[in-house]
Amino acid sequence: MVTEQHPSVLTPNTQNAQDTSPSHLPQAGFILTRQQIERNKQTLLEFWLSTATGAVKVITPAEQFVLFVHQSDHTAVAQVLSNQSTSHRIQKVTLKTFQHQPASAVYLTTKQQLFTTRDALILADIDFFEDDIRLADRYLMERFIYGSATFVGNVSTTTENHPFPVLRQGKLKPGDYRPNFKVLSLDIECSERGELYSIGLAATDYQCVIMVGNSHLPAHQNAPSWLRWANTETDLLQQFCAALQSYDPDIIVGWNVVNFDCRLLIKRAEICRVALIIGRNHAVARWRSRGRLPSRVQRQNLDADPEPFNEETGNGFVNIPGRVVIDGIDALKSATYHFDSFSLESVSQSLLGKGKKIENVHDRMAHINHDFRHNKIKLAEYNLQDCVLVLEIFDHTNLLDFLILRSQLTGLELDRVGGSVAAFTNLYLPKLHRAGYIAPNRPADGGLASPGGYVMNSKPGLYNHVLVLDFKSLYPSIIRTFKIDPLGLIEGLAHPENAIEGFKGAVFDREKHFLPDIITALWQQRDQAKKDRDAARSQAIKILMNSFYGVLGSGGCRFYDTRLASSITMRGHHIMQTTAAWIEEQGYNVIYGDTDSTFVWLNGNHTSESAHQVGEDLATMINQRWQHTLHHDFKLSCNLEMEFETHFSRFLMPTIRGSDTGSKKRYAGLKLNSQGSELVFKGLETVRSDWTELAKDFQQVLYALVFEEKPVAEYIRDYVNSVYQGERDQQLIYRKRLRQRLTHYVKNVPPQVKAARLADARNAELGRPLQYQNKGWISYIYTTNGPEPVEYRTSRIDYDHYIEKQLRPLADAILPFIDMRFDDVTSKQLGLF
DNA sequence: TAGTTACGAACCGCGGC
DNA sequence: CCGCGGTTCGTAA
Repeated sequence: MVTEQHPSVLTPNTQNAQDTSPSHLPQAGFILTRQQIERNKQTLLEFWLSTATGAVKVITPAEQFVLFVHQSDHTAVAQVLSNQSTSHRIQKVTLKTFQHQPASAVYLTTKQQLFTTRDALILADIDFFEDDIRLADRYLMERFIYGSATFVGNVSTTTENHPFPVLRQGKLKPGDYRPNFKVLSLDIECSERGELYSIGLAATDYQCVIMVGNSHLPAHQNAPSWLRWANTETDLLQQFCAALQSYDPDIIVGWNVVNFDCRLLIKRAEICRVALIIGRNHAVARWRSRGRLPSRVQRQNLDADPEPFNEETGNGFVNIPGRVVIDGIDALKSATYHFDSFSLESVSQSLLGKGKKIENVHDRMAHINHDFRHNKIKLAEYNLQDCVLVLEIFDHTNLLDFLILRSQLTGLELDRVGGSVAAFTNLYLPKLHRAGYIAPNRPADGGLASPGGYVMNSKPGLYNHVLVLDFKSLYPSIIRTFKIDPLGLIEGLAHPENAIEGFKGAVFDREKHFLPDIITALWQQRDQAKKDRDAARSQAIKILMNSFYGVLGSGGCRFYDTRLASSITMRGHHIMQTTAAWIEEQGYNVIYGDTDSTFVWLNGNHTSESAHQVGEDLATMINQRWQHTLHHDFKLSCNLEMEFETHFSRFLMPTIRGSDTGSKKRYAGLKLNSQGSELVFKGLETVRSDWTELAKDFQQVLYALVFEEKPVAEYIRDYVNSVYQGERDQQLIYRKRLRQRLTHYVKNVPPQVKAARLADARNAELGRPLQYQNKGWISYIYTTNGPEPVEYRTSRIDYDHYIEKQLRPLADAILPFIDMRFDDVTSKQLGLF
């Protein structure tokens, strides 16, 4: 770890916050929103924080944008700047680039000036660095503030419209405050043209639906107390603002709430000429569409046409000062949840075991329209139920705790989607500055490629007793052990004597680095979190640790270097191959391995206990041997840790279809557990969302029978028969994503596209909105006329297709291992049809 | 308001026969 | 009809 401290050129006031004679003692809070505002040609930062005594706005004094240039360009840059009217400054600093060139800092006062300067520097062909760090992010990261903060400032008086304290000349410092947020769930109902019908709001202690319509209900219908009526859409929007301000949430949650509900509310407010004042201190909600992607050449999708901005579906951001809008779908994805479908119905079914039945979009819209005209109470209940479901999903999954912890670990905003690169930058850049370096720029061309994980050739077969041994968090442990680090590479190359060898010419300094220590600290925190049974915290840490390799392997990260990424993955290759050789020295067969796992065939009779013992012994042997080897060969202490993970009493490693070569990334096994036994499928059709239920059911039962050495012929024959008898018509649906716009499929036309084009042609005939033009999901069935959409099928089901394409290949993947073939079992039977 | 590479299967559409 | 290259999707890690 580098301990040398440089006077920071970025945070001149960090050390002496007490000089400001604040009217307050420091308070603790959690940062909700951050914004940069311009006043009198100066740029200030506005932070809204949630505190134990309510929300507070803190406004900093004027902050300066900073970027860096080579000191050798000092005069040329001064020349460029001299044309500018706004105040600016260039100053030599004690920092240097990764090429060991001394740097100067350029300080600018407005966003416009930053843009102008950037353009002028590009025109003058002058290199510059760190110009793309946003001002608020810079402010927070250079002070090591991550989510929680303490703050001081001069408090101003509040008014009726501005009930929240505003602290000017404010200063923030790191804190550890644990927020207790007020959460409100939002959901709207509208017509197909977007006219609002109703707005639902729900919290643990609050429920409300506001609906357009009058309160003259038939005598037999009693409106529930939480239902309020609005005369017009304008009235609805105004009542909504009042209700939201009155409940005053810190967090607004919903399902696709940013890109649907908020976006539509803002649009309808414009049309109705209502100021959508739902921010704190009378602030208006605003929508920002996603900026155009930089013109940088993309390494993948070189010919992918740029996505045209679509007013209807274009993604963007919502800005409500003082409140955070969190989409349940994005939040679940951040926490690595995965569902075949992220519709509210299907997620609440899987997580909570309840929810509405799933309808197609036309039926759903028809029901909403019908209920709005004829059964408003039912629509209101439906509206409220969705709000409540979202709250229950957040509650059930501890999503908010996870997001808070992520924010405290990385400094990312609560509602941030993705952000691995930003998280890494937040953690790394301030330390780098204090070690005397500025960050390099991203490679202009995306950088050189790096190899990925090592996937061993597999030995196909049907086995008894296969053990799986895994390296725990292999890539983080390689980074830790071999000191892989951006600064470490620069220092190692500068002083290669006694440095640690990497790959592709990399050498790493033994002392000067950050990442290995960051990982060590996170690893310890995770162990503690596990001890405390804090699943949210443990998960947040695991995701962060695992993101570091991805970031270093991404041309989108300023610290990307193929020598860093390759020194991780190629070390992994070496470790995997050496480990496999050591296991084989013990007389066992290694039949497969992928990236960090090794599959060992015990080749003999075993009980569950004896197999476990072998697994534990092998793991211990491997761990000891790596410790010894790394100490001996590299003088390094070893953080690699192999773990005995699974004992499969039965295991199938299939071949590639139509070949004798063993497959990779596809296998199945029978694992014993306390309840009995459990079938595990990896990569095979059972775990693929684009295979039919018919195929998955068939595969699971067939594998279970084979593993238990039970007869299979009758099962297969009966299954085939039941298909022809039409007993499984509900299981014949293919579901696949359309990842491109429908017009994009030109080189060939795959089945899912055929079905989608048929469906939208039919939609056009019926005057319905087109469903499949701009990405999405399609469900289709194979008929005697090819694939047809489920909702508009006109032809007969092609049962032969399902036997040949969904059942036969699955059967023939496993039957040869018990000397059988699909044809032998079914041929007599097929003659009947 | 940029995490990665490796892999397999089905299918299309073409050219050869 | 068959083999082959290219496209597309979904998955393992």
